[in-house]
Amino acid sequence: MGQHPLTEVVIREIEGSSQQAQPSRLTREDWLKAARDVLLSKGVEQVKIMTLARAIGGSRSSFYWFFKDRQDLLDELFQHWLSTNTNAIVEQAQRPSASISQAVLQVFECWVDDAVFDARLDFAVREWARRAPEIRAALDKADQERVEALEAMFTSHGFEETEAFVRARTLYFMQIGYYALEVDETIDERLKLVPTYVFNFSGEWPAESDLSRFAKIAMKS
Amino acid sequence: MGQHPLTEVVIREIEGSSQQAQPSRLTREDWLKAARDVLLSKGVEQVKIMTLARAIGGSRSSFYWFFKDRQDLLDELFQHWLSTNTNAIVEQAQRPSASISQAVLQVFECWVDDAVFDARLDFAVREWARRAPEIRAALDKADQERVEALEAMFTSHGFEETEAFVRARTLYFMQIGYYALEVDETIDERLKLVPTYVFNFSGEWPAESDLSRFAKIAMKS
DNA sequence: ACGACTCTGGACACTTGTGTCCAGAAGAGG
DNA sequence: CCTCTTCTGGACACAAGTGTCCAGAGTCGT
Repeated sequence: MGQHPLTEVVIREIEGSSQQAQPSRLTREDWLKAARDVLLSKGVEQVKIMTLARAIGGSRSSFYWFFKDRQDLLDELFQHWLSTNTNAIVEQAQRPSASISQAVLQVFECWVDDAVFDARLDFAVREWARRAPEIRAALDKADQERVEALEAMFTSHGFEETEAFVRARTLYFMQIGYYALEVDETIDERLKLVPTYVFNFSGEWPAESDLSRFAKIAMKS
Repeated sequence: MGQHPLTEVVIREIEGSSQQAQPSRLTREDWLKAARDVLLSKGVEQVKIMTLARAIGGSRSSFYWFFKDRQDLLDELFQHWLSTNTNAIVEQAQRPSASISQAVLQVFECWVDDAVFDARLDFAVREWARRAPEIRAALDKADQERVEALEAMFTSHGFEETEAFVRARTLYFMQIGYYALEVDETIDERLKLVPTYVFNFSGEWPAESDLSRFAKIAMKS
């Protein structure tokens, strides 16, 4: 049951994603997209088949053609997060760096570039984890891996064990807190504070060249 | 409708809160307590009259005797948070201090003493705020007041404006992140890291006397 | 243009939750 | 012991959501 109409999906993507009026036939991807939107904006609890159907203008039975049940959809959303987000921070932390301030700036790239790391998705999954033990376990694992990678980053630049751990945590937890508060700042405001953040996290002021490279990446988003 | 049986409540509290078996008659306080429990552990969405009734072994109509409707209960939960949590951090930040490290340690007291600041409640309200604009507004106001108080704390110890703001934010956001991750540590583990945290946030190591006073407060919880 | 396969709409049965109504149980005061 | 007030249990009416079934509309290949 629930054959994957891959052909249809590809055709739709080639046609361009801007047109949405024609209510021809729904695809698995349509349902997933709608579900992702709701997950980000309202949380898992609000991912309801009836609501999604209303949103994309289809009927519920269409949903049951593509998915076994609601849990099936939720599983797919979870897999999406797993394959997208888990490794981004770890990879940024492991990139080679000439100085600790440069290394910290490289990690900062995750926070400003949604293509590298989708913080809103990460936060939605965090909320989800509160009521789903499987999610909880996967998230805990991801959190631990991320902090360990950051810790290794500080250690490799000569920081002592405890200090590296505390700095790694501060850097990571602070960022999670930033998203938890849903702070509303412009890119300009954020950029102005970046040097001071880098100084506080790394103990040294970032080089001009590193800063301007970072600003360029922040701007493109 | 919904007279407040204050007399009953007082009698119950005198009788001691340990006994729970006798399913005599419910009080407004019983419903509130059950609702608070669920709010902390499962989030607002799970605060359902039916579920609460099952939990405390009463019938739903009892609920409607004490409360107008579900919103009425939710309003009361919100008021509870408003009157409990909002001022704790601000007050700790404004306490007189001989040094910045001592000041930071005083703020840390909020994080270890649930009687001063209930972080789990704060976090539950944060989640609630995502779908309720009134809550959102009140929470934003609270967040801003807290960061401003911490900023003033750093400024009063000689930190320059931007630096004070960044340090205030780091201190506060890091703690929110800590709760968002629901880190599971023993008091001992946390105490071991405290000096390093203080050093990272304030730039100076805390005095032995301040540390031992802090440890005493942390232990009693 | 004719199957065959893919998908949709609508009906049905079920569950969980909200809120109302009211007869009557349980206590407190006289 | 009787009465008045406070509170409970159960019935009813809804609404929203989940999942199933199936006739039949659309579309594709030949």
